[in-house]
Amino acid sequence: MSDDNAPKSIDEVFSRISQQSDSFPKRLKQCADFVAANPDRVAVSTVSELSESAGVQPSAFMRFCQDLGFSGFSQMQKVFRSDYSQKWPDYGTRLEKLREHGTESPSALLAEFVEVGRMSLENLMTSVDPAALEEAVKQLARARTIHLVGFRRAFPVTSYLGYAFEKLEVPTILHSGIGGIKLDHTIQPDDAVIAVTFAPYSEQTLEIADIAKQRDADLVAITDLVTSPLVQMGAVPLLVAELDVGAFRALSASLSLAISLAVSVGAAREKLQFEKNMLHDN
Amino acid sequence: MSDDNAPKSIDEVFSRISQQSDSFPKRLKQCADFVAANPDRVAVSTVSELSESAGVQPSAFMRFCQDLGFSGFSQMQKVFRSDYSQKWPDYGTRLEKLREHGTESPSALLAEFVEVGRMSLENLMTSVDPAALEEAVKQLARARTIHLVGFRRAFPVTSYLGYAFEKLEVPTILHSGIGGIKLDHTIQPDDAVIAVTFAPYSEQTLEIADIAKQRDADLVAITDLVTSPLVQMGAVPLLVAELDVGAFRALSASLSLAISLAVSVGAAREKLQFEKNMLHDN
DNA sequence: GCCAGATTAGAATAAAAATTCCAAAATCAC
DNA sequence: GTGATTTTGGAATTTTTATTCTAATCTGGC
Repeated sequence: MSDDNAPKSIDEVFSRISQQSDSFPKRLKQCADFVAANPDRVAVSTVSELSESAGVQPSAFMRFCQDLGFSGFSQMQKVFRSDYSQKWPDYGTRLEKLREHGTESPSALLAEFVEVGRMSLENLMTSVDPAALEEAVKQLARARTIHLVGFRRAFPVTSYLGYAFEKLEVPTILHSGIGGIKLDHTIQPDDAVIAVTFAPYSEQTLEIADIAKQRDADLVAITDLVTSPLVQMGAVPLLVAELDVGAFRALSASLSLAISLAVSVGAAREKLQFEKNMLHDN
Repeated sequence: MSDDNAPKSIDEVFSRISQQSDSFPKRLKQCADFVAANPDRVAVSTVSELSESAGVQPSAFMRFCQDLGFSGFSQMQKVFRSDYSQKWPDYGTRLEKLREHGTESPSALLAEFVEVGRMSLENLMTSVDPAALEEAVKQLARARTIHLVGFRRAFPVTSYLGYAFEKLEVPTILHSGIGGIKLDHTIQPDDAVIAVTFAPYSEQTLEIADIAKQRDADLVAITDLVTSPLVQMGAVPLLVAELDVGAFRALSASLSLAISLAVSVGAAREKLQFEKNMLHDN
């Protein structure tokens, strides 16, 4: 019954999955995806637990195991279990180990950035003022159009915001500076601007922020310090203290703040829309 | 039968063991010692496997579990298993939590994203294979030009890479799709492509990755699962298991991986350049 | 829209594991 | 050394889990 060409390690399982997964029918593909996404759970769960989590019947999971070359689930689980104990010395020790080896290897550098990212995220909860965040959401929710301004290091933040707002169907203009075309003049009194910049502050961003203020548009700032020019202009300040590794600043905290902001604004706008509709109906 | 004063965590189990182990008879002490020495095996083994390794009868192991306050082995194993998988709680409970706390206050949402980001980062250390990372750095270091491909949700990652590589003075082309202009034809055999895409995978990204392979360019993939089409194409896989909050995927881990990759490549290229110069001088 | 083949769901069955039980052995007090 | 008490080993039982089987459903070609 049991093929002797059954995978012998988790890596083999994975490569087999990536080879075959295209030719799998729907349910088996579900199994493949679930196992690929949750390899650790295979070691400590039963067929029915896994199949339920994967949204399939136990028998489907069974076929999945067999299609991979195992005699059944038990054989597959054995492979996952033997790898399991190697994983046990967890993240903490792993990180330490990498630190010892110095900044030589890319993995050590990765560990460094991971650690810094975690610290930045931790900081974020204290550096962002909840009241300011709520005010920002309020302003952005009522804006006709939201303008996103941020260049160079800040551009990933604005482009992520652009993606999120598009998905949320919030009218948004991403000021990308492509082709040297300035979009400044598209800013109107009912609009709001999210300006993202960190020290040393981008001239271009400050200029556009200034124009926004002149036109009586709302201004929300994602920036690093209270001394930021954006704050002085009277922007609603969302402060992110991001840490550096070498010459590079991590962006984890800024991105997390950005996505939270976007989702909150999306929810707030929906609520606003709903209330407006109710008003009309009555 | 089951005491409700059963240990709830592995730590509790250990403290109970150290309290009681003196008063245990010989065989039960053997069990205690074995569990203390091999906590990782408890989660993935059966009673008979453990009892055999500990040099006792299954029934003795059974009594050991009960003397610790558990109803039996199964209950004890559950504690050991959940303690492990708690490190990566499943989406289901996460999402539920979010719904409970609601999108009530933006701060609550922010807290959620921070938490998810921290987890993703933690997991990044185990999901990225150090060998693959090194291989990726090697390929990118020797590339004449590095192409960055990633759209929509992945675009912040590629734009961040673009920024970093520019700062590091690494020749880079960011395939942005602006103006509908395709940059595919700029990919040449000595080049390398960093393709970033997560399920559901972007057609456009896969197309360009495919072209890269056809032209014999190196291909590095930042993606989420081994089942990713990029992996099947033979790309060097850097796997990031990012968690979703609602419909949105955090990007903390991907960004951290990206910046680590960029800095490592920058360093490797400098070293390569230096070695070339030395060769010329001599 | 109908048929052939593939795929699936769910019940039925087989296997394996946990748990209990009890007689045999060991330990201890006297 | 003897009897009472604790501890142990191993088989018997119960429960859980893996696995198989079959009827029903779906899918793709014509």
